[in-house]
Amino acid sequence: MNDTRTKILDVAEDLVQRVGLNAMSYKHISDGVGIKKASIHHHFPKKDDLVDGLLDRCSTTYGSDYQQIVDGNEAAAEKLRKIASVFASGLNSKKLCLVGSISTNQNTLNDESCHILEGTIKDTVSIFAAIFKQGQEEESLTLTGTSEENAFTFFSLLVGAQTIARSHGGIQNFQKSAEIFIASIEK
Amino acid sequence: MNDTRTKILDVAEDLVQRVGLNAMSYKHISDGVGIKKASIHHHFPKKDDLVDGLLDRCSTTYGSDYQQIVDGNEAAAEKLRKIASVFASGLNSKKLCLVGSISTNQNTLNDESCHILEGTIKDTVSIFAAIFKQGQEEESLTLTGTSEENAFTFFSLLVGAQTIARSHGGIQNFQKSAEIFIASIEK
DNA sequence: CGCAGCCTACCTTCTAGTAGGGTGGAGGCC
DNA sequence: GGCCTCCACCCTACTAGAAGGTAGGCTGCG
Repeated sequence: MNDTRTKILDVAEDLVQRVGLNAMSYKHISDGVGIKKASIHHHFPKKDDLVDGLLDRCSTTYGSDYQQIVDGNEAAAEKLRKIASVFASGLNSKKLCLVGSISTNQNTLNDESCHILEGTIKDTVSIFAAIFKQGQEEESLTLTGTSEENAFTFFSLLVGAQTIARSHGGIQNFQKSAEIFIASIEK
Repeated sequence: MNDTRTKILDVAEDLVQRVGLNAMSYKHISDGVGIKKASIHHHFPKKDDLVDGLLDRCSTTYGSDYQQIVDGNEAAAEKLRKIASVFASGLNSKKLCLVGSISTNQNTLNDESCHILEGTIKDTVSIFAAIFKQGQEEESLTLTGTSEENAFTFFSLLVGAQTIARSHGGIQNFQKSAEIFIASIEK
């Protein structure tokens, strides 16, 4: 049964999103899950293993969430708004995007985790890029730069706005700034 | 003499920008400054005091740096590019904006620090907003939304792009994304 | 039987923070 | 000037607690 493993990842993910990677401890996780600290180590021997597990799962889960939006048949701008609303919902409980939160501590990661983080970001940007490409093809978006560059910009904006909005203006400011970007490229 | 105090803040700021608030310890600072840990506590009794000091200084220092750019007589877009290059230079040494880095750990801050962080962000957004206002008045920028909202968006983008670029594409990607935003509103 | 999964009990290292002592310069007082 | 007091500054030495991680034992299921 992967039940416990999943629950550990759930609690850990929540903690990372709220307080950040280095403020999350095995003790906190064990309290949240309801099993002892040593048992967490049974599933994830080192903290690095846990970080890797978090990033791996995030790639899969969010990747498919995003892909589902991409595969829909709305206009490109509408899809971007849907992506933004995924980030907005996290902000409701003062949570940041997992990748964004971990990225802040990038310099404290080991090489392997760093590499996985890099891959997760690359994948995310690629998925977002498909939306911008669609926008170009259906001529609903006016882009300066490539679709990849715009995807990077959009992702960055979402991560940054989430971070800043938590201290300034909350979800309203977040949504405004996403809308400003989308509106500026919408024909 | 404020010399030691200043040096402590310098080292602490560098550490926060590189590894984040919770990975920075008094031991690290004392190593960097060259005095003992207890002496750091003499200047900043609690870590919260240090965080407050960091944010206060950041408000003053960067505030006047930004204000100087605002007070120049270039076109609005050119000023935005100058602001972006300030953020880009930090990225050269893999450092994040202090406010952005601390914001990630907002939930671990005490009330006073939280309040100061909020003020620093508000000030920064206000300063940036003056540039967007100038752009509207001289009719060099086409904005959707208010100048304040655009300033928030711009700041968020810089913070986010710095975070993500560190793991994906580095300074080139950072600069591209700043340029994409600026170009999209430039007439 | 073997092993996954969980436990208690422990270790080491690092953390913020405190107690208290030495030193040296600034400023008041004769 | 000479003296004395005060305090900013830095030190050594310490504490308590939290961190990640390990050793080894119990239990129950395939």
